[in-house]
Amino acid sequence: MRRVRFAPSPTGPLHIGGVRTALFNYLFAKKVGGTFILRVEDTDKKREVSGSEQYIIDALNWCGIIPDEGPGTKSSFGPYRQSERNHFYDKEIKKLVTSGHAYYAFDSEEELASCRKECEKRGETFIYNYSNRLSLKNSLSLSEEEVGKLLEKGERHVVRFLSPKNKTVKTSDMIRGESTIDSSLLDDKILMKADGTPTYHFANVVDDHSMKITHVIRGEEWLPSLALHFLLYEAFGWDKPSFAHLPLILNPNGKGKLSKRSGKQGGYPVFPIKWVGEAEQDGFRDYGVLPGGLVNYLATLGWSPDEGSEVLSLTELIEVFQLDNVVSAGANFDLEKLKWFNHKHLQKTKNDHLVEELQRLNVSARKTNKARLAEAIGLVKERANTVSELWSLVKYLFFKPKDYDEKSLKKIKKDGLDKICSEIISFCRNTKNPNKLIENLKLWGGKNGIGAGQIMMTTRTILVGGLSGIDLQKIVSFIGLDSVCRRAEFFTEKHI
RNA sequence: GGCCCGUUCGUCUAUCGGCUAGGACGCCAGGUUUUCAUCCUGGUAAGAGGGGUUCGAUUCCCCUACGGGCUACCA
Repeated sequence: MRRVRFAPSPTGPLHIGGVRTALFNYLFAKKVGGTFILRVEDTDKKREVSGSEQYIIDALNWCGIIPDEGPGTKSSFGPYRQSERNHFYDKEIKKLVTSGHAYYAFDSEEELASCRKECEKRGETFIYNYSNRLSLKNSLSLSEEEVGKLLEKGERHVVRFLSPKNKTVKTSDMIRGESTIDSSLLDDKILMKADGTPTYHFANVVDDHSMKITHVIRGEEWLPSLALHFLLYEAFGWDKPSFAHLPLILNPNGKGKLSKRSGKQGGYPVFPIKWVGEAEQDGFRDYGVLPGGLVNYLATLGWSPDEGSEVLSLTELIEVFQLDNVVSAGANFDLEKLKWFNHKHLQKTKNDHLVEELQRLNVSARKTNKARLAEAIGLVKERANTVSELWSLVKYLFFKPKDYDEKSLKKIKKDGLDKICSEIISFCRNTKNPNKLIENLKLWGGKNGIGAGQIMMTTRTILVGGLSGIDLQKIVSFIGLDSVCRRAEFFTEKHI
């Protein structure tokens, strides 16, 4: 049985790169009825931002990427927060020290910083490994007695991995294939920090093993440490899971990882939902994007279906997703394509649901009647890419135009304008059937030498405020004759 | 700087040695709509450069260039 995990760090809102990693894990697991696990990697309490864990859960929930196991679920694999798993790490690190794969190091951070500085001066990079570990302060360079004393004294220390020298590490990745790395290039990574908490590398391997993770699907940024992780599994004598390193989502210009900053410049969010923290951040939901649209778009970043349409629901994605089809190059984020996907998903979304979302997003929309709004949305939705756009598309069906588009005013002829207005008003006052207004207006125009085009453009400008929008008769039928009349009167006051 | 990964239309991608290099977004044009949009049809546009290997390379190998990632007692 496949078991995969998404393991974010609660250091702030989850960004869409993380969402995509979660998504690919989820799709890969669900395709064969496997288990998708959420594990919170909160080993660095200094960097933790409160509210992050809840945000991650809420964001995944909104996307429909629901973990089978995670914080809160009871199972023999838990707990699912690394900060609650210290007993595992304590136990496992002892094994590694005993077997000689890890050792105690007493160098202070200041000492190491100065080593780094010195190396930098010489144009070198400081690497804590075979080349210098015997000249540093650790259980390899010190006598057993000294080490014992220091440990007893409670001297601050870390536990480092003993990276082998001149060993060719063969790594393998489901997306990138095989690769070899010379272990001499590796450093003796810290496994346990001085505060007794594990680093990512150690906690990750221990947890993946104890949670029986079969496939590690994570971002490409972990590729450089894959060799270390392989070595760790080997040091423990554990079977390795399969690894897949996903390409990154890049800024639209391809320069760098997709960032909050570029989002700001391009006017789009990089988070799924709103982050209510110190610095509030809007999410794609606030931008008017539907979860189906976002998820669908994210899925096509680095992956494409074998055949058929690429417009797919989450359930359809599960069916056709194949991890081996994932590409290895980074993908530039493209707002336009996301909007297109969202447009497609918006068409399939029920009007009632769109009403809920629109009223959530737009204050004015909250003032409208739900049933009427749903009906109006049904009339305009095919024109919308986002939920937020829906309001400007539907607005004139509820409120008369405040002002009129200049270009449109210029385009409609002044000749006979007053006549058209008064005809509309009189028609509204003398008849009860709104469904005939446009037809009658055209007939009247024919008799009075006013072209149909002129009638339509003028009426549209009066009702909508410009030369755009849905079918005129539909507008009239929706807003009713009283409303038409008032709008014609208002227009007359302002422009005649 | 060192190490790792990558490089097909502007963008996302297909091609697993035979190519007139396919699709999607965008863009452009036409049609539908007496508006605008949707929708439909068509068009535009690509294999970073240089060496090999091969009868034949976008596809395999090497070099260069460019881009990205990592280089913390962060993840």
